Amino acid sequence: MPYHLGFGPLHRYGFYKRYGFRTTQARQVILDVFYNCKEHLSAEDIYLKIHKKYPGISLTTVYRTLEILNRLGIIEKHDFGDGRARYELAHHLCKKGHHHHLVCSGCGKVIDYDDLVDKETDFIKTIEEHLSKRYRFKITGHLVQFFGMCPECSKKGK
Amino acid sequence: MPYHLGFGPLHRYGFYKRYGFRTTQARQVILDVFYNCKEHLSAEDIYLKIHKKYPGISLTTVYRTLEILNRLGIIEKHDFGDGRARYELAHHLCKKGHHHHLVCSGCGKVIDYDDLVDKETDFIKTIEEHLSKRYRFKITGHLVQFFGMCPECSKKGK
DNA sequence: CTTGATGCAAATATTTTGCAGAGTC
DNA sequence: GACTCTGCAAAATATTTGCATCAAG
Repeated sequence: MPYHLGFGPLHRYGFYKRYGFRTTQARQVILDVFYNCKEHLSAEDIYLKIHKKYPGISLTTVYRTLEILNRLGIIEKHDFGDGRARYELAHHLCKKGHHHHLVCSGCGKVIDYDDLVDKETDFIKTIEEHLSKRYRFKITGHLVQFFGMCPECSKKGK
Repeated sequence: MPYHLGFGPLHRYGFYKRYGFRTTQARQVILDVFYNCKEHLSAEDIYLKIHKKYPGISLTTVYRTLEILNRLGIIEKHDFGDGRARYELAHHLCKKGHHHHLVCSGCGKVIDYDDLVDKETDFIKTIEEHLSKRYRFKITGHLVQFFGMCPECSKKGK
């Protein structure tokens, strides 16, 4: 089977067509950023990352694409309290696997921790089951963040 | 002991002076709102709530007061994903006690749940201890939210 | 009377939208 | 060729700031 028809990175764009969106260059490039980056990116981060190579892609398009990817569950939108939304590949697509966030209030640094995954998974499952029964919610997601001061910021007494 | 000198609601304003802020009418009124309200209020909500009775208090002052109260740990700032910050009395001052949030993605409704408190507290404590050791963070807080669709929105297929 | 608090207007910052032209299928 | 996607400019929204004035201590 020719390489370009095989399974691999190329297939990631299939999401767009499958849900009735057209597969444009901008949308491919933006999705690639997520597959090639482990950080939590804001809309502007993404715009700046691709702007040198693709000056034709505007910030507006970045926002519109992020909206689509978020609604399709391909990326997750986070708020770390710095006034701008940040995005990363959804955990089911992400090599990093399921993790939560530890945010430094001093410098804004975010650590993806996946320690005690079993305990976390168990906790989430138990609570989700309980809440969905008790309040008859169809639970679609959760957010667990811890925040505090990283060693560097603690020293500086920020 | 005369009532007005006894322990009670009057003492809540002591926070301001104790931390070097002046106790102004605006600051008293805004803090009262939190003691008299169980909802999660945005800056504008608060402004509108007090505006009829105190038309002299501006939205700017509301923002500035919220900043102070938040930094003193008297109120907690939350983001429920609707683009504006929302505030409520900190859990140690709040009759409602420690609770987390269940947010409906359809209509934005927020349920304060305090079911399974013991399990939650235990979970938080374990993770906090682990993270503070492993990453040498001084943990100051956490955020646990579940989101999904409430029964009404599920029906409407929003 | 000194210093901090406030209102107003204007600035910022992020995200959204209208519309005409370009690109995908 | 139909209909979607895009860039640009402008709007919308939330929050912050400069500054002259006012008020608490």
